[in-house]
Amino acid sequence: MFQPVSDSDFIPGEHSVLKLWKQQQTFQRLRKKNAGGPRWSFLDGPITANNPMGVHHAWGRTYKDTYQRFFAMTGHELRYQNGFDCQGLWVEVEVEKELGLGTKSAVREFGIDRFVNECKRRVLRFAARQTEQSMRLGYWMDWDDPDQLRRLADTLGTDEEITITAPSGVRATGRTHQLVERLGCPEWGGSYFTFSTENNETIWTFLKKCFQRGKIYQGHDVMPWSGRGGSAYSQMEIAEGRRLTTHKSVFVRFPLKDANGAPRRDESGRPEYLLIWTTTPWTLTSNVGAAVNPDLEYVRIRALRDDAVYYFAKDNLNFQRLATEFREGFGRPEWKWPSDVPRLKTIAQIFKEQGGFEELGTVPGSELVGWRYEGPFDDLPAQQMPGGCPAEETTVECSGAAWHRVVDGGRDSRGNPHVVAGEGTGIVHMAPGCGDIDYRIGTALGMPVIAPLKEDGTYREEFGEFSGREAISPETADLVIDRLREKGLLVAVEIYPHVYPHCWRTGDELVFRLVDEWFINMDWRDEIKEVTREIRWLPESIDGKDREIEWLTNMGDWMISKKRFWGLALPIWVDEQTGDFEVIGSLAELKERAVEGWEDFEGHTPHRPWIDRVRIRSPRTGNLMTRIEDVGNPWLDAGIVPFSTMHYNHDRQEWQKWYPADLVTECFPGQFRNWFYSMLALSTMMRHDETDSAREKRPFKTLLGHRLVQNEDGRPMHKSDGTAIWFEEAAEQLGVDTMRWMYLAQNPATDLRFGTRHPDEPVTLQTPDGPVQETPEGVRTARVTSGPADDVRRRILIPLWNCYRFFVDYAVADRFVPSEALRTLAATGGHVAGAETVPVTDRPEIDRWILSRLQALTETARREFTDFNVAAFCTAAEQFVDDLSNWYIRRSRKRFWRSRDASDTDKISAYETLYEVLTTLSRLLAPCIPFLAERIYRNLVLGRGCDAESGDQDAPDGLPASVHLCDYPEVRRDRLDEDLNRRMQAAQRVVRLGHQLREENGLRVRQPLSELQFAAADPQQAEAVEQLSDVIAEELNVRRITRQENLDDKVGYSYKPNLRTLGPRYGRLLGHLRRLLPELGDAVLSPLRRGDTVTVDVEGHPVELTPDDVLISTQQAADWVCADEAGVQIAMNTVLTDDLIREGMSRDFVRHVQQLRKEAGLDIQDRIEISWFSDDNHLEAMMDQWQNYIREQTLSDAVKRQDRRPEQGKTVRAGRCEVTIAITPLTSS
RNA sequence: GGACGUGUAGAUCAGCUGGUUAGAUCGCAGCUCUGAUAAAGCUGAGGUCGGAGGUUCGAGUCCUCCCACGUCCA
Repeated sequence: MFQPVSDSDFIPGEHSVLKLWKQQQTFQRLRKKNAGGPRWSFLDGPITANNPMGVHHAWGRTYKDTYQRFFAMTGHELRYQNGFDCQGLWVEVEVEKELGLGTKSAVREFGIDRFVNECKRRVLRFAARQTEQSMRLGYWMDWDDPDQLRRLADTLGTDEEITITAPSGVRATGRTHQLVERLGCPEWGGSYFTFSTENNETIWTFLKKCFQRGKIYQGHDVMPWSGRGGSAYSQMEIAEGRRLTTHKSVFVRFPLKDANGAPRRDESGRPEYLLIWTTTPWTLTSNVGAAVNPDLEYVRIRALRDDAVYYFAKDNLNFQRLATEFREGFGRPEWKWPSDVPRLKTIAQIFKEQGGFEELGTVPGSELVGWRYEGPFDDLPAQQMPGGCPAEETTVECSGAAWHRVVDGGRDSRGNPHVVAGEGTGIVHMAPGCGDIDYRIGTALGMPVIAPLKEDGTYREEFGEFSGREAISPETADLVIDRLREKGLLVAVEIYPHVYPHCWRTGDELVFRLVDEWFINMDWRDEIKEVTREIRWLPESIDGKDREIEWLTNMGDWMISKKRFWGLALPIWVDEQTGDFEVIGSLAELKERAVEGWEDFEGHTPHRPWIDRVRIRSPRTGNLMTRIEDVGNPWLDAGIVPFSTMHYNHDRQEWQKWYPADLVTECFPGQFRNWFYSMLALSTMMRHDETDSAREKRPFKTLLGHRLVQNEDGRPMHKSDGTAIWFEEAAEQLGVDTMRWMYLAQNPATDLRFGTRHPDEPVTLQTPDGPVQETPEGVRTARVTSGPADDVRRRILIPLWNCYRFFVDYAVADRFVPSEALRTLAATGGHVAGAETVPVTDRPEIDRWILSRLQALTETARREFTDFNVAAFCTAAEQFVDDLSNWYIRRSRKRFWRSRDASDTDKISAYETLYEVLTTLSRLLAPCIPFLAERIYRNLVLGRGCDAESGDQDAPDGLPASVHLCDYPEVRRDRLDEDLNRRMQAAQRVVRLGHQLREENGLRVRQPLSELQFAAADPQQAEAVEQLSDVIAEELNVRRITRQENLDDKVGYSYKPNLRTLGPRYGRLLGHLRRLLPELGDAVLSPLRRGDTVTVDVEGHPVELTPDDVLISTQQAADWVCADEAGVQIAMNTVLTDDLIREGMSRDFVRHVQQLRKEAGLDIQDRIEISWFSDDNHLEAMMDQWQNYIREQTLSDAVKRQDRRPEQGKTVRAGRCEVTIAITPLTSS
């Protein structure tokens, strides 16, 4: 009944299984089978639908699939909803690249509506692509048809009406954008898309709740900004764009003023100046203050050239600026000092070159504080505006020009002063509108803020001749320098190299710019912490809960706005007159409130630009209110999914059935402040008015994190240098079952060293859809190698396959056909009457042992799966397969060989045992390696392969057509025999010890030995060894095994103190005890072996020794070799009689003949004739005695002695004798 | 700069509340075994346990300082 089994062909096998599943609708059948069962709620973290998947995405997806499959096999109803993350800057960046749009104004010219549609298109296309890749992984989800997603992408933005069939089978017709916004809705099924109206609207619900609690506010901040990109940048984005560059830095003097506003002069009537230094001359236009460190000493010098007096930090006078960098560069190999930049001068040098100077004395910095000065550009309108520029309603009424004074720079949060001596002059020019620290200090000290730049990075109109100029342009710096020179304020200009942030997209220098952003006040963080504590964070070793709590403790308010185009439309409407704002909680509310633009918006998704047209009226002032242009932070999109995807807003009962999720699993680095955080924050707020219980607020019960996928050297894989492995490259070269096992067996707390991509070695991939030489994105497919993958195949997949193949080979040859009852048992695991021909209790011990081990494995599987620790199950499964292959089958092999027609119970017992083990194993492993498990199951239980023809037929006898439609194995307590497991372990231990002894004493295993004696302190151990003595005797090739009370006549004993027990009692006598005990030896200490106590004298102190206090080991006596482990001692007799030697020779002889048979390519049942030649009469004697044995073992009809050395013969050694052997196959006519 | 973590064989990692000769796996060398197996078994080489102090009869383990690396925060 079984299909013959050939080579494993893992990868083509996977392709067949995929086709089979599709054809048989296996997944749909599974869902139907489990409908109405207990629920298991999994929540998928959305994958960014912006690029194809790499192998790093497959780790988490393997967990997701594996746990879902386990819970499906245990009868649970699941949601199976995959998620795509759709909105945000990352998509915009790629679309801008595709369209060649470099700036925000270019996007506006292109049309925001067209641009947004392009973003949606890109998302749909990559969602289709990732869907296909996920299916190849064997990931069972409620997938949308990828071709249909692509069709939606193609027709988006047209007015064409199209019809789609949703995964649920529902058909829908409409214009594409109206269909797209409903993807993933409950009637349709399929993946959720965060750009769906449901998702966006549920975020509105959240923001409304925040607003009602007064947590939404508009704030300002000075942020790194890219003029061309038109966007503020996060710290992470800045870190990526750091580069070594040069700027024209300037030394400038600020004239000091006296109390009356007149130029301040010293006692000799000389004008006095602050000496200032900056690398960003454009910011001088916006100077408001000058900061000093009150604890520093400041020097006064007189320049001889113009008799002017300067103040700056004393330490800076002769400070060698950037001396280290000049020698060693800027911290990276590629950041060397630029060759065209001269070494920097000291300030003293600069003044010397300009005619010399003299030192007049010093003053403490504290004395400078409060002095007033004249700014370099006080003539600009911006400097004249009361309260700063642009006009804002602030408490400050003073203008920049009027404010100029020296301030205390203060200290940062850890107590270090902001102003230090060194690089500059110890007096820092402060422009609160141009720097983040300046802003913080400035606002704290009540400075007006002068913010010079518009969104595009050019000066505003209040900046006179600078208006419209780009801040980062070198011409701007030159203009500033020219004007300073004309005003007599310029002291020196130099080229200054330093590492400066650049835009990671455009490469432009970043500037700091004052921006309006929208924030959520996170002062309710303690509520989130409470929720966090109610969640189980795995793996425990990484202390995820503590990390999350730490982040929650330190995080600032949440900036939720971004000045971009594609994303959540923040539902904030602002009163154009008063600046009041309001948050709208739903589209229905908006419709009700709309006074303008609803008609334009209706029928579109709530995205820019359409939503921007809708205006409402302020109930308080009656003024029109307009939506802010900002889009939302994409982590809002992902954080709302515990609500939006479970129909919180539309079917609260349904939502309650699935909330909270039982499991969430993602790659954890970074997510503590991203997805995990956003889910926790959003859920806490969403639930705050519904429950007081932190437990009821939690969005998920358990979080399983895992680390990163790296290359084989432990380095990150990069797309840019060709080391990132595309999913299909790995899938079609390593095999998906292999990859899955790699992921599942890996400790989630450590990085996975996956493999190596060789970008220079192109390969053609054999995919299910035919050969492929490049990815759909046009990347040439390259060879991937992986030691870990080879390891997985070697460790489990190949041994498993070989066990399976061994069984089928013999079962086919032997015409073993499992009864229907036995097959039912194999598929269901339940008790089926009459299933077994040989009752398990009547089977040999080794059969009962492997069945018992199988129960232990099942127990482990169920325990570890429900504990989300699949790696522990993988380890146990590998151990089991090893036991199966290298102990059970190896030990039982001969039982399968016995003559064809004999129907002895022992053989049937072996077949039935191995059959049950393999079929159960296929069900146990099905969640992990779904393809291989399916192939084994289908053949063993249904007698079907997985190719197309087999797929046509439904399963016979009502048995499940797929292993994935079976129930997960239950532990059969009646077969679990812990005692037997331990006994076999003891036997295995004795065998190992025996092998060790043979190795150590040069006694090859083929040489039989006369006797092995053993003794064990524990009678149970001794019994175990005794019961399995047949097995042991055969494994170790000894004729007789005898149990002894002790081995005193064969072995000597040595004694050592047990420091663990004696240490606490005798402390410093220990050193003496260690020397004394071996010396005392058996003569004094032998009572300990009988369990008695011995008292000895150590340095005059009586020391009482119990058996626990002493460790006893064995030493060997003549003619016997001994070893011991874990309380069992064995001794093997090494005396070789002629009889034993001859037997050993016969074994050697057989072995050599077998090798010749193998080399000749003979089949197992082919018969032969043996010719041999030897001039050694020992050999002749052996041949006389053992001829029958040799003939039997080697299937020889004749064994002929030759007088001369046969021509074709092979000369080998049998024992000490030389013999030449030749074999001739006999034709079986 | 702070917090946390890591540092043990060529590689990857165990090593629990301090205890005897510091282990496992892979790799390497040798031997053994083998008619399902691409295996398996045994033995061996390979370690100043990041460094320096300290506590203790005894430190890979506990304490202090230092060094290197990583992550997060500033």
